[in-house]
Amino acid sequence: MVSIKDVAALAGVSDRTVSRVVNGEGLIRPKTKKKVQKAIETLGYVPNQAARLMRTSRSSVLGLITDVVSTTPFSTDIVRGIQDALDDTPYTLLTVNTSADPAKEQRAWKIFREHGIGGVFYVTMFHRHVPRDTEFPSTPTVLVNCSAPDQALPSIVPDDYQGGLDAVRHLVEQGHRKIAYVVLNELILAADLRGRAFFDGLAAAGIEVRKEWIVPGRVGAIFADKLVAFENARRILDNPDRPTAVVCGNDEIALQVYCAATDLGLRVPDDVSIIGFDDFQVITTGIQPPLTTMALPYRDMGALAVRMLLDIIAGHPPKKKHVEYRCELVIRNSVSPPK
Amino acid sequence: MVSIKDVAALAGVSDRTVSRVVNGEGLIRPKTKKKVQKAIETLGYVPNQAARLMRTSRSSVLGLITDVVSTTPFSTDIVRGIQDALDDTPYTLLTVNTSADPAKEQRAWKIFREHGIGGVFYVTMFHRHVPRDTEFPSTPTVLVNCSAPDQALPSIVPDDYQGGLDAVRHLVEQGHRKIAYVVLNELILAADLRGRAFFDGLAAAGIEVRKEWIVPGRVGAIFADKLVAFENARRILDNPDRPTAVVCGNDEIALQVYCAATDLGLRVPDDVSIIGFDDFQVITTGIQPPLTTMALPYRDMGALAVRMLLDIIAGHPPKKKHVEYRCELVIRNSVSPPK
DNA sequence: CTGAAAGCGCTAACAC
DNA sequence: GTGTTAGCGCTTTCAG
Repeated sequence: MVSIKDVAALAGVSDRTVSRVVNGEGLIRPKTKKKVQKAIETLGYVPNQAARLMRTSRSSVLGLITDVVSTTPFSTDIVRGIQDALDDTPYTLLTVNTSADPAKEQRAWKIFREHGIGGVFYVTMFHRHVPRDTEFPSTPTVLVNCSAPDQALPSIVPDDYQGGLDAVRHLVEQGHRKIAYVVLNELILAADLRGRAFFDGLAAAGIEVRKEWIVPGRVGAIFADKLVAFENARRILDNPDRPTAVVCGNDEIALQVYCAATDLGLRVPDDVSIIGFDDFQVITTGIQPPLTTMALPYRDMGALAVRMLLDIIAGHPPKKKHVEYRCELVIRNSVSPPK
Repeated sequence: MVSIKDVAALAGVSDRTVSRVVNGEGLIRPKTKKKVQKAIETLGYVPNQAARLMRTSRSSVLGLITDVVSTTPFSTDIVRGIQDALDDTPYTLLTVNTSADPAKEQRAWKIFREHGIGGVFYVTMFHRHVPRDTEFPSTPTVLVNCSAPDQALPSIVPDDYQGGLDAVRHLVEQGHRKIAYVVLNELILAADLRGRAFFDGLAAAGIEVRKEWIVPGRVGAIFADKLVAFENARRILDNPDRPTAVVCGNDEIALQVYCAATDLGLRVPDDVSIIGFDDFQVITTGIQPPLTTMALPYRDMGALAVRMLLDIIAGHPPKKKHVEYRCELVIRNSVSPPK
């Protein structure tokens, strides 16, 4: 390994001076600087982060804890947002997947301590509350897509309620009054928020809720649940008195509702309008007609998480500890006025 | 930071002894060991990896370079395979995304050198050859989903040819002789391999190729290409003399072919059989009927990559430098004999 | 503006 | 079985 000393020897200066050049510290005569830079180049020197960390105990590495997010297709955009934002910084990511297993999560935190990590992004696949008994070490941490009890830790989540409300409003504005809802796994916080928005949205429009048109799209324990949207949607739609529009818990469910409609010979959006949630592109731009959906602001959430964490590390805790990020409607072709 | 010395002081032994206990080295009297372990516990000591690395220059961190794989939904299972296999080892992953940008790739390698990383997984989203001029440092490296010129580096790829062949065979066995092919972006190696298999598979069955039934599903530069499978598939299928089965370049394309079929009022699989490629679950188990597809062995490839890299680091270079991993057909309900 | 000395936490090498 | 000494590459502190 070529060290700062080798560079110093070649440049004919002391090692301290090389260190100054590398870190852009203090005032250095341009000539000296050039000499050093040349030596660095010819030797192919790169600083040793381990040594630097040992001396300064300021790490250039941040930790990324995910339950399953980075190995699951849905919320990868959060990670992408974090990664992209980190590109403009000197930080790198040490990533650990826990599969939502508390033991692995413990290990993750231990690994982070061993590496003297500067801060941690704690990202979950589903918008949810973190269990009360979860222990967070004192390392600067930002929660993404989840929040801590009493908001003890800074957190960034999507505004699922607003998103749900705007989705319903969009349908109402198009003239729909017969609206069904195929629900996300009800154990998920997002389902709760979007569900309340659905009821409130209908109420605000003076539309009565048809209970038989509210059906589950996914049932069972989280991470082990089953898609049942197809059968349930098919049952609702296979009836002369059927909804003219369906709100879907997410795009995956929307795909099944879409299949149920076409299976019955119904056309989207002429016979049924469908609106999704997430803007999971493989589905939304993959099916025909492309799906109108409520986009989750994952990339922006990731980018904000980076800004927040770096601020905290720099000693500037955010004024707003809990941020709810707005969801934007993406209008494509799966919604039209009812006939 | 609590160090080995603090532990030593509390346990009333020398720091070297603590080190031995921590690393399970040499013979130590059970009593001493217990004392040390207790001190470790009460102080909450964790070893400082930076210090360890400095001393031994053996890192507990491996690097993961991806083009877009970990921020894109398709090949995340490779990363999942790697992560899961790493769970049983003392290694952690430092991840860098390059967006297939050579400048970022350079930076990634520099970062890895700075951290004295032990080895690198170089993972690409599409099965492809790495450009001739790509520079790989001397760090132990395993390529996954891609291969180097002259196989200069160990690599693990899926056997797309075998997969393509088996897909066609499956259709032929079901009695199909009128088979169309909606092609993956032809710039991708996988498209080439699967395409050759398609031709060879038909030839082996004595079926003549209908050129007009071979159409692109994606066109344009990689990472900026456009899905055109829907229109193209629709054109082929909207004809009394139409194929009874369609081989799809991947599952995304299969989804579009499926939409094209239902758009024309055709039923899958009664009127058209569809076979996909990848086993991208959101699609394959999301649509109705669930999609028969050729699964890409991503998780296994990831797991094998871990074994290979650890072997190389341990000084046991693999006998087989280039591994082609078998693709397995996953039979669901989108294929049936032609009417 | 530049250099010298010290020490971060750990383990290799050697002693006892 | 256990302890001592030294040094990995860097930056902090202090001197010049």
